[in-house]
Amino acid sequence: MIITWKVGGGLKDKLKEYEQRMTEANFKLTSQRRLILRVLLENINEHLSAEEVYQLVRERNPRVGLATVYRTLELFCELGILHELNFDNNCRRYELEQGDYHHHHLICLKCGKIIEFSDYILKDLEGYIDREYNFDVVDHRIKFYGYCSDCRIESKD
Amino acid sequence: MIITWKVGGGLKDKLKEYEQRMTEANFKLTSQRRLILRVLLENINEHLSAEEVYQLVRERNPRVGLATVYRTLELFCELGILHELNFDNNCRRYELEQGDYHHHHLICLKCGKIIEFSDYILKDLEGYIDREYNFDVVDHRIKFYGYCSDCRIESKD
DNA sequence: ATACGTGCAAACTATTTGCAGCGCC
DNA sequence: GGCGCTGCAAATAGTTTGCACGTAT
Repeated sequence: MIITWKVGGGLKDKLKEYEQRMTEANFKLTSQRRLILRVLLENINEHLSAEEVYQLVRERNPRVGLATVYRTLELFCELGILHELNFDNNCRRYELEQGDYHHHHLICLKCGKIIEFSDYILKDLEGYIDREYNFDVVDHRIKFYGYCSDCRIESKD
Repeated sequence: MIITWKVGGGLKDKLKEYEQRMTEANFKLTSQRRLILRVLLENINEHLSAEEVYQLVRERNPRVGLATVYRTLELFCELGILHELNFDNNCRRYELEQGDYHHHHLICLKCGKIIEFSDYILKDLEGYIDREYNFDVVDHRIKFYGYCSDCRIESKD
């Protein structure tokens, strides 16, 4: 499998934007961090784990260490560039912050497929929680479990 | 701290109900499983981790092994007695199935407090997902992140 | 030049597994 | 009495950390 260094037009802008956020926060722009960011951008529709990011990074530069990947992912989370996802597996997955693109996940109990689901309906609910629980909601995550279109017809075991 | 073996009236019934579910599924009702179930019932409002269950179990019977706790929690999940929760920590937490009592969690970003939040509003959303994504929702989990009543006034750092 | 960042290996934490013996049905 | 269950210890998986060296600013 050959992977080029090409990044589509929109991605290049995003790359710059994220890199700017890093320098503004006084973090150094090392080749490792750029590479990890690039891998995340090129797989923006995936929900990669640390190990998966590591593998993709190593295809480009085998000298990068796993610890660096972990440290960088943690840094990106602190900068708000990345979001940590806790599906029910044993590992954390990550997805890039994508501005206004709010979405949640539909998780198939049979094949494990994860489908993104955009919503705006939940804003009402947040107002209700504020009034009822005096809880200031700043973010939410929803996971729906069930059977996707491929699996719902077959037996659910 | 003294912990008695007393279980409130309603809890005794629940204990029986859960134990019945185990025997019906042809699993043996060992003293370890009863004890773990009892601990879960007595802490029904907590979201205990495996390690916490283990500690509570050992106060009653120090001979129970950690592996047994893990195996039993897994068994209870399979039987539908328990639900596994993935908060953003590094460990899984568990809560007893409580029939119709559907609820989700409000997670305070400052103090980590977890508040339960019951909802019926989301049923509408499930119908929408079925129609729009052809996805058969059988369960859902929502997590709202924000600041609880104690923390929202203070600075959010 | 000098903090900050990195690679490596070792440590750590949560969880799982293999196996000999114990105990519920 | 047999097979499932248990305790122990060792194995595993994911992640974190200490340290000497490297490098972006």
